Amino acid sequence: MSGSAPAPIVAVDVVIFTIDGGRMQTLLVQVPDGPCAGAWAFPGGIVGPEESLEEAARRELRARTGLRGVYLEQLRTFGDPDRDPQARVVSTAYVALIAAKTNGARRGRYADVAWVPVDRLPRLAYDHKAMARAAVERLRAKLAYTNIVYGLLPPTFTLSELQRIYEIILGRPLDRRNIRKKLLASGLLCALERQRRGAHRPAALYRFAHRRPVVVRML
Amino acid sequence: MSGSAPAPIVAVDVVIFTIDGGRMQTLLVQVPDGPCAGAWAFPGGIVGPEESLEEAARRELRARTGLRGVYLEQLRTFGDPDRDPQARVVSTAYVALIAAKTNGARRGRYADVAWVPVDRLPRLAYDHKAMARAAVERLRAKLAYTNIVYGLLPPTFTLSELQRIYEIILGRPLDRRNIRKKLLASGLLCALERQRRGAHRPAALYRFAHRRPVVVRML
DNA sequence: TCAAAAGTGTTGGCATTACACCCATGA
DNA sequence: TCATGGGTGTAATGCCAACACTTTTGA
Repeated sequence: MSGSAPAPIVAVDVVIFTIDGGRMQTLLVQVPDGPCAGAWAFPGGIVGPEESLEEAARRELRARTGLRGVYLEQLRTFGDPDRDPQARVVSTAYVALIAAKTNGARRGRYADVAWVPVDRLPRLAYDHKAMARAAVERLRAKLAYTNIVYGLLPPTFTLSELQRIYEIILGRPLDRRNIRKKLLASGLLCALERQRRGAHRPAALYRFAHRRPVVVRML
Repeated sequence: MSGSAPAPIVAVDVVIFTIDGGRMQTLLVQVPDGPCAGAWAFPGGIVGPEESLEEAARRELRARTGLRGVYLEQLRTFGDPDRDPQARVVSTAYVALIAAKTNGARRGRYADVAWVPVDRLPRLAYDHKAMARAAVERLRAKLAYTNIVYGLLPPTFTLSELQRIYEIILGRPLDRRNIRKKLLASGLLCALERQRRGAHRPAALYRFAHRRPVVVRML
């Protein structure tokens, strides 16, 4: 059992997505030490002895954003022996979705923290480039057959805002009338009394009937 | 970093599916020792210091079945602190698909090894019940939008055999004409010259154009 | 000749797409 | 009043599901 080779370190990394400024953004941190010091990476940390993987991911998420009760799902586990030059680290990646403006990126133990558009990612440490690809793919795919967009939206929103989020993530325009029909027919939305007043005609506000993941054909 | 708590053990488990006797079957082993000794579980093992997770899963698969070059994909990682009563074990589960009759279940370090229909699973050790559920769900879902059935079929097969596999896994009958149209139109199959002669009218034999995972709408 | 599986096309319904005009508001 | 985004219905198309009879073989 306990041979001479050191036991692998078990860690989690969290790819946190938000939509802001018309773009998909992720939270990156600067690796504080080791051979990769200064490089950008997704925030992560070692899993505590009494903690589940998801708990560790939520802890890290909370440390970076101050948020709890956020949508979080396991992506996959990266465990190649040489993925971290410093030690054998097996890391389970999670994807988290948060609404724009709810976040104030917190440095904590990191030198710096930044929201970066996913189409402008810098060179990333470890195998985090592959992690980023996998996370974006997963998000795109799951938008089509689940209601997880709710994670990216504030409690109330207009149909146009919802449509815009789909368009940003999928990278293509959607027909307003068609998507409204589908969304309203899905039964997942509740119309509110209130309206959002902006520079132009006010828009009806909606909320999600439940903020829990459901598999439903959305697109 | 290295506190007093022992580092978690990093392991893999493999859920091996095959279709035989008109049923989905999985390979189970009897846990050799520890508090769960005698209970059934999916075969698994500790990840070696120089091994990737997938390599460890392939090694285990080969040790149990003698097979290599098999379809294998990561399912997810199970890491609850109390999932194994004996030690903290973080285990990444894999799903493997093999063709019937290509396997001779090998005991190795286990007391016993058996192919068991997935709808007749005994009580399983650890959190392997959840693992089984997740594996079956994944397989069902992925059949619809990828060509991974090839993993369950021998090199050549008839369209009826292919249809039968879909029916067994999905648990519902499929229309012969409709599925033939889709399969032949998909361009994934090559018709062979040979025919399979059985008790009745001979059937045309086919093979897959490539035995690599491709995302294609199949159902 | 009979039983059992292989093989083959057409049709109707449903879902998806494409598309254009009027409305309400703030500036 | 004008610019901007909000709100709405219909028609054409393509996709999918339902459906029955003939063929070939071994027994």
